[in-house]
Amino acid sequence: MTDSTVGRGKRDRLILSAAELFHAQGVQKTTIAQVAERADVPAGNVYYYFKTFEELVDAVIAHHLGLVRHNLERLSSRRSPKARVKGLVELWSTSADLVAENGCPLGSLSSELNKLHDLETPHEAELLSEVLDFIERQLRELGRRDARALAVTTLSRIQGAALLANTFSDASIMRDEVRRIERWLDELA
Amino acid sequence: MTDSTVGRGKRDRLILSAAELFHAQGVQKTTIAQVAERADVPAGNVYYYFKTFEELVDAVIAHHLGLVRHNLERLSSRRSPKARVKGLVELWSTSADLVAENGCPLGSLSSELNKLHDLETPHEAELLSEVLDFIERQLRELGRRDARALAVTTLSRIQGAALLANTFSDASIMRDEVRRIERWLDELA
DNA sequence: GTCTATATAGCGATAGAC
DNA sequence: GTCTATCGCTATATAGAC
Repeated sequence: MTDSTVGRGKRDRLILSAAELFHAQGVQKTTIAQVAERADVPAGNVYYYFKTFEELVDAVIAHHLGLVRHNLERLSSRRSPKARVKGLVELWSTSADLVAENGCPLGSLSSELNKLHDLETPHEAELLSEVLDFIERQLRELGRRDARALAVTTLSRIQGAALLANTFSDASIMRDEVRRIERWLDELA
Repeated sequence: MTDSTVGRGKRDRLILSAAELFHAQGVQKTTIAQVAERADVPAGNVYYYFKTFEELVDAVIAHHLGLVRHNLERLSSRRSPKARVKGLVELWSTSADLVAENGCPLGSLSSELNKLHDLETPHEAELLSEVLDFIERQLRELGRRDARALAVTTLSRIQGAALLANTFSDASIMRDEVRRIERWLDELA
């Protein structure tokens, strides 16, 4: 059992362990046995909490969605729309080392799940959707008519930089791109 | 056997089939049997050409690297650096439908392989590295001192937009972002 | 060189004792 | 509610006939 999984219910420990393993080594490489071991739960017992492996994946997505919404709500207390977007993108620079090692938790999960099921609009799309809509709202509040386009560009830069930082194992790629986005925001009308 | 795999040596057919399957459903979901069937080669026979599955993956990476280099060389005949970068990014808008369906072939492959092995600088990193260096050279030729930073931003926008287009199954996200990059290039000093 | 048959191992999932 | 034992399947990889 890892430090991050002590003192919770078994179900929560399983979800947290799965989320960590999915981020570190991918969904497909992760087995029920690994999740159970990390959560200090007997292997067969996992099926009491999750009928199938897919149900566990869904629970991890819901877990991430909760984190995302919590972060966005915290940011909403900031005074200006610019400060809210800055606070958002800074989440990726403060976790740049982790991003360089394992990719963006949202982006790499979406990328992998996109290939797993053939759904038109999969459940995990909401993760990036929430973030994208948040950025759009802030830019619209700034009076930008092209808020959606600018939001797409901004999130693309974040997600693309995360991919490059991960591929080249170089956290400074992530940090530098965030800095450039913030400079661009400063100069925005 | 698919149309794209007729009239080649078996080894080449296997590599091409594997590349298509990796793009469509990911590396991990793809089995030797699937690759063999698509290439019209008996399943067990694959091991005559590739001792392990990993060796097949390496061959697919080398195949993509060949395609990338071929594309970049073709672009080099264009007169101006701006035209060369434009021609490059247009590769993603002309294949926007495929990108929306399966992601960027380079990006999604890198993303997945980043999680599979723990290598510091993996073989597949060269795919994005070649593209990044190409963009940087063009921007430097334009006299930009910040050519590397601008190249990272440009490739990030491409790769991030590909992820969003794939996640939301919306090819216009990819096409629109390419258009915005081209407009940005036009306004560049 | 080509192909079939199969060894071996690890997976998700289940049955049922406690 | 909790846990063990195990089923059934599918994967990579190999051995060896042709």
